[in-house]
Amino acid sequence: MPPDFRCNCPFTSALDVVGDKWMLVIVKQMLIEGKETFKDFSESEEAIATNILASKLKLLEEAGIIIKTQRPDNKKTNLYLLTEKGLALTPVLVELATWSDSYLRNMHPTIVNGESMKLLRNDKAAFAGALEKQYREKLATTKGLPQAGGQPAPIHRGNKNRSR
Amino acid sequence: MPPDFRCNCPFTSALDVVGDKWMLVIVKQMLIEGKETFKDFSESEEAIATNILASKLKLLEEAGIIIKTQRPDNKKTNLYLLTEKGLALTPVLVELATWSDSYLRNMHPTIVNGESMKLLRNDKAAFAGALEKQYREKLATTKGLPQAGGQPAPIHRGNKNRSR
DNA sequence: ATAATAACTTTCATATTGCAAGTAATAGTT
DNA sequence: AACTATTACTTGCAATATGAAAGTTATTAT
Repeated sequence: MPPDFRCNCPFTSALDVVGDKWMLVIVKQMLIEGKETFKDFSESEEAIATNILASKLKLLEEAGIIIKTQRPDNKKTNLYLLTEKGLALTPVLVELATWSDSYLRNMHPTIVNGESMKLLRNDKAAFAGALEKQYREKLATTKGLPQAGGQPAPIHRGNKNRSR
Repeated sequence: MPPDFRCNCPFTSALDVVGDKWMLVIVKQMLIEGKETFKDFSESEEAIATNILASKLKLLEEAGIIIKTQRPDNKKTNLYLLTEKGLALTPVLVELATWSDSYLRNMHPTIVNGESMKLLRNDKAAFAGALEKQYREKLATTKGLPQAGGQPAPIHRGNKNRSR
């Protein structure tokens, strides 16, 4: 069932959909770590319980953030893929990581600090754009999908928000 | 007590701190709606229960996102104010609102759609910058505070991430 | 035919959220 | 000074969500 919204605030409404402990973590695993099957998610570092995973995947699908599909030659393994709506969460994730990088290291010194963090620091928009591009390419090579996507990307009328 | 982190992922770690139903809503109320007292928060549209509010304010303070203080002439009313660490969540909020604006209206048609949404669509970075500036000005005129702030703003080495 | 695997579901324990009411310490009013 | 209102909580308890562990079903691999 769809979430019930606390009010008409756009900030709060986004959190009504993805503002919990797991929703954005799963989106991250798909976008950044290339995970796409139930098993992939359940074996992740974050160690989500399988019952929670099942319920969150259902919510993500109901929210139109992911779609559940299969490869034509395999009836056993389900594939979960981001829709445009899901991909559009990339900038949120990028800002969260940026915040962690700048403000969480003192309370959590072992946060990863590799090469990709440098790219992130240097140009957030480019980083987000690269992630989205990479995911779209993956989608393009994932055969036999009912031409994934759901709602198409919106047309932005603004002039300063272009990705590149 | 500090949150325990699920792993070393910067995305997940941010969610370990602010990834729940209320933390970012409270930050939003402070930043956007100018709320600063326990009463302000408890009377908000989102209708947070007072026991939850008390626990979340404590967590936000422990995380260094807000500070609890008072006006020198009033011992009754506590003031909760954003630190630099808290203010640095502005871009996350802005991206969440942008996502709502683009992708949530079909399932939640009454999301507010006023003049400020146009500003947001037109230039997200400017919108975020304006919010931060406005809040800093408010801080400057809030008398008798133990020179709020906590951790100072970090120095960014990147060249594409400047706010203006 | 048998074993292994993927994707769940079920059960039960624990933790979090939420409602409603209650309390303590100011601050304002008469 | 006494009374009232206000602010900031806390407490008790019910409802919901999360989590660990084991079990089930349908494929796929051997």
